[in-house]
Amino acid sequence: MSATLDQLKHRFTQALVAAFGNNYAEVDPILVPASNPKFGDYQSNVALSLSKQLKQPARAIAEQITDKLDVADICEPPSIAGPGFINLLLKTEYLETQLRSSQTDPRLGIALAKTPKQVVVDFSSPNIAKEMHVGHLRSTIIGDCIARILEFRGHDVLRLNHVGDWGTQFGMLIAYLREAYPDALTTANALELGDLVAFYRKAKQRFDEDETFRETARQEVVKLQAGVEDTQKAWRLLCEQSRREFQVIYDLLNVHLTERGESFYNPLLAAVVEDLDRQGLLVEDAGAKCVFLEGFTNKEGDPLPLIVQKSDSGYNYATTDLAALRYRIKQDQAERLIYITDAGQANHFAQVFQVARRAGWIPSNVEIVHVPFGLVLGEDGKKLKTRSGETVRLKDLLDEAIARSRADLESRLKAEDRSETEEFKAKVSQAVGISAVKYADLSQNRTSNYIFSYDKMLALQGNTAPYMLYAYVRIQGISRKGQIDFEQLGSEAQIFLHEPTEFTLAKHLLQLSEILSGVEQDLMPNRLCQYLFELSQKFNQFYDQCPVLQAEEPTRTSRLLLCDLTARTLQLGLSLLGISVVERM
RNA sequence: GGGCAUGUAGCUCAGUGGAUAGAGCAUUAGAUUCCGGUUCUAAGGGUCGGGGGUUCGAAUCCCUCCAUGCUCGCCA
Repeated sequence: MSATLDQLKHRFTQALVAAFGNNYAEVDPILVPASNPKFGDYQSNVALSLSKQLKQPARAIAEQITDKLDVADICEPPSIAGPGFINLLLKTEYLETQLRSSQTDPRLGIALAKTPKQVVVDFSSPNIAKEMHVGHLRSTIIGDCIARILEFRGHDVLRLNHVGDWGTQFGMLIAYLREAYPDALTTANALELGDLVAFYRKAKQRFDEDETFRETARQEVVKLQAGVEDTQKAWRLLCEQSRREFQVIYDLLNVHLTERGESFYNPLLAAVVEDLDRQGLLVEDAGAKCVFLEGFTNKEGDPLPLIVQKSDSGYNYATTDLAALRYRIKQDQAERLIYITDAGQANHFAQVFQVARRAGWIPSNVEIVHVPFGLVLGEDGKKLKTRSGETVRLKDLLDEAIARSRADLESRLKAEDRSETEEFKAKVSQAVGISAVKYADLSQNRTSNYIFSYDKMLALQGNTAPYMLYAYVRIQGISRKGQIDFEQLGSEAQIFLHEPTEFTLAKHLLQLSEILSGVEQDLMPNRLCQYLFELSQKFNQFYDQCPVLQAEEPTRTSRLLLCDLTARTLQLGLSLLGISVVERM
């Protein structure tokens, strides 16, 4: 259906040229979906914008355009409305043909990108030896969704987990590991550290209270960076333990990532500093090696530095990010680099990107973009915390969603006097609980903070995952009840549109393609959520108004085709959000 | 103090130059011999934070002020 919009734009361009000459070949026809269904399906606002330039009333311009406009195969005759809008209504036969061709296509008519790109999506990125907490939720969910959409469009996506597996805190952790688990380095068995957070806390405590320990920790950092085997082994143990814990959550969320931690770039850091020096960008200030930034100032109004080598000669995260950026462009051949982190890091990325740009490391064909998102707030409007005021562990948060979803399911089963197997209950409550969390996050404009509420996200009515899952389940209910195999409806079966709710549903079904190319560009998953919610609503309206199984042929088959296309569109759309459907719930 | 973001219905939020600003929740009033009513229909509810400006046209772009949040040289 983006084909439709593209076609119509092309026709408008031809009409503009025919009416006003070749100078108008590059004028944007300003063709957009109609602002109100009563105006039709699409509208062009180009006549209003040309009014001044052509020194003619907009309506007169609109008439000259429609005189030359040839869209008879797609639309009813265009009409001119108001001050000069050109309104287009799609022909019924055109809609019917388009629907049928989507319905027979496994990709539902969604084209692959014309020029597939090499894309890196950097997301999730927890820190080794710390637990994943609510702060990692959004990056993981949004990143996975964006990666899925780009993959579906045919791009080659590298999903990178830039884990925090390097840095000064490891000195402290390794020193404490030696102290508390002296056997760990000599026995072959996997180490059971237990609660890594408690481990981290104890290590920090030792570090804070004991000068000797601090010195040992510093030595361990040096040994780690120098590649001393014994220390490296301790480091690997810590990483493996963390990895196992992360994996539990990734499995639960069904998110796949390629781990490439900060340590990976360690051998490349020195070259970053050297190259910056060679290009004359490097300045030494108070013992630290910096690049002074344009457009960033401190309280006195002096330029702010980006420090790439500390006064103790260590490197920091800016250096790592610069090295990673170079590696992703040069070695990974990335043409689009996407960083999914909280909005608080906007400055940092703007600074790193500026330095990379000034160093000439970003070729003109490479797009590099920070995709920021806001905080997760509690229902009190403040940063989400547990009752005791601690950060919420991601595992706990997800388990709670599943538990609540299960309680809800069981009370419904009881009320309806249904009985289901334990397997069914476990599967459905997990699917619904996780979907609810993901959808609640993705459905909001990511740039703002959002308020986390189990009650709202798990509600069966409203803009929630359960509402959409239910719409899908209803369609499967039709298939079960009528013993219909949607795949066996026959190749010569046709769709006929008659009822208003059929038209509304049909037109919406054909808009997925436009939505997806929008999200591919602006990386705003909430637009896809909005689309799917409206689809569910429009299906429910159709379902309310139009009997399916009891309809006469050929209407019955036509409606079954609409149901099938709706179900598959929901399934596809939800899968791009990282949400799987259930057949019953 | 500087930078960035946010401010739209009672609440949670869509809407990044077009026609009368839209949803959901909540509230109120309706609909069901029928495919899962976990649904559908309708109503009330708005100085789009305030004020200027640009434009044929502004919630949207610019300026300014106010409020909130995040952030500001050796953590990531």
